[in-house]
Amino acid sequence: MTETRERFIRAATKIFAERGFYGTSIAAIADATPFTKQALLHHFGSKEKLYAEVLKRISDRLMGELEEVRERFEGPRERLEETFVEFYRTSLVHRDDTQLLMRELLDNKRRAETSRTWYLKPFLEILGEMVLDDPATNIHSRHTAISVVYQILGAINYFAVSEPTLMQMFGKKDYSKLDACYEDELRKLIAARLDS
Amino acid sequence: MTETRERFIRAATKIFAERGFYGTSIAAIADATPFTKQALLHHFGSKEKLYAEVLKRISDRLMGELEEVRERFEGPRERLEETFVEFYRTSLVHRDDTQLLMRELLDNKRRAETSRTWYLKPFLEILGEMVLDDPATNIHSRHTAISVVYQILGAINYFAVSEPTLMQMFGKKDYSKLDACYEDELRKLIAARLDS
DNA sequence: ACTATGCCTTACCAATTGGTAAGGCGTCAA
DNA sequence: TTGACGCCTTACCAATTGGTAAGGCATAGT
Repeated sequence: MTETRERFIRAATKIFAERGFYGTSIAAIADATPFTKQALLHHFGSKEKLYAEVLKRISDRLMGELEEVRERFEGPRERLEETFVEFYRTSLVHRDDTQLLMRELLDNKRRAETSRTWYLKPFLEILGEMVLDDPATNIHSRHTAISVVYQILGAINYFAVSEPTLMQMFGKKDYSKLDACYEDELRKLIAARLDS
Repeated sequence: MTETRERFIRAATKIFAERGFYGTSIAAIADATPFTKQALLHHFGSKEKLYAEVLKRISDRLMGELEEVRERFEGPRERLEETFVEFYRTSLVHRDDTQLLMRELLDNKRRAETSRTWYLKPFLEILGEMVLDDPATNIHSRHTAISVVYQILGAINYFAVSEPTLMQMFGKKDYSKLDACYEDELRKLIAARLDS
C-alpha cells in the first residue's frame, strides 16, 4: 500500500525537521506510525534513502509553487514580489519543510556527496533571472542579483525558523504582534531593496 | 590545566557546529584532542554542560563586539549600520559559531528548557532600540523595529551559513564573486530598509 | 611521612544506533 | 494446487551512545 509509505514520509519529515538527520533514529520515525522499523526499511531501504525522498517531496512542492505564481502574475516586478511573499507564506504553513531545508544547508558540508541540495540551484537561478528581468531595478549583474535574492530569502527563512525561539523570548502575545506585521515589513524590504 | 579545557571547547565548538548537538558524540570531540572521553567528562560533567559552555563563549564574544562597536561610533545611524556590518564580518570569521547558533535556533523547540538562547534577547533588544533611536527612520513601534532587525540578521546569517552549499552549487569562482560583493549589497539592504 | 586534591586513565555499563536474516500471511497468476 | 511476490513481522547483530566506577600519578599542604 502506498498509504504506508505516505505515513512514513509524513512522520519522517516532522522528526527530521525537529531533530536533524543525525539526531533522528529510524526507530523514532517508525514509532510515530503504526508500523515497525523494519517495515520502514522494507519500503525505503535505508535511512539515507528515506531522507532523500523527504527532500524530493519538498523540492517538488517548492518548484510547483514557483511555477504556479509565475503563471498567476504578469509584470516582472509584481511576479517577483508575489513569488517572495508566496514563498514566505508557505514557509510558515510548512514549517517542518522550512526547518528541514535550513538544516540541510547546515549539514551540507558534511553530507556533500549524498545530499542533493541542487533543487536550490534552479530555484535561485530563476529568481535571479526575475530580478535581472525587472527593468525597474538597477541590478544588472548575475551575482548581484543572486545576492539580493539571497538577502530576501534569508529574511524569510530566518524568521520562519525562529518561531519557537521568539515565542520563548517574547511570549505569545508579543510574538503574535511580530508575526502579524512581518509580511508587510517583508514587502517593504523587497520593494526597498529592489529599488535601491 | 585550563589549557585542556580550552582544547575541549575549541574541538567541541567545531564539531557541534558541523553535526549539531544530537549528531555529535562526546567521543568524537575527545578524539579531536589528545585526551580521552572521560577527561572531557571530568572537566565538564556532561555533554549538556559542555555545550552550555560553548554557547556561553559565543554569546560573550558577541556581546563584547556589540559593546565595542557601540563605543567606536557616535551617530545612531552610523552605529547601527556598522554594528550590522561588524556582525556580518565576524559571522564569516567565526563560521563555526554562526553555524552553531543557527542550529541552536532550530533545536530550540526541542531543547527549550535546557538551552539558554536568552543571550539573543538583550542582543535583539539593543539593536531594536538603536533602530528606534535613529531619527532618520520612520520606524516607531517596537515590534516593527524588531522585525527590521530580524530581516537584516536573517540576510546576514543565512548567507554566512550557506557557504558550503553555494560553493558546491556555483563553484569556487562564482562563489567568490558573490562573497566579494555581499558586504556592499548588505550595506545597500540596510540603508534601503532603514530609509523606507 | 601522610593525606588530599586535581587531572587523567582503563574498564565497564545498559541503552540505542542502523541494518540483516528469515519467516508468516495474503493475493494473484498459472 | 502451486509458486511467486509484496507487505510486514520477530529475532538478532555489532557498533556506538552518554555516563559511572575506580584507580594511577603528580603536586601541594600538613
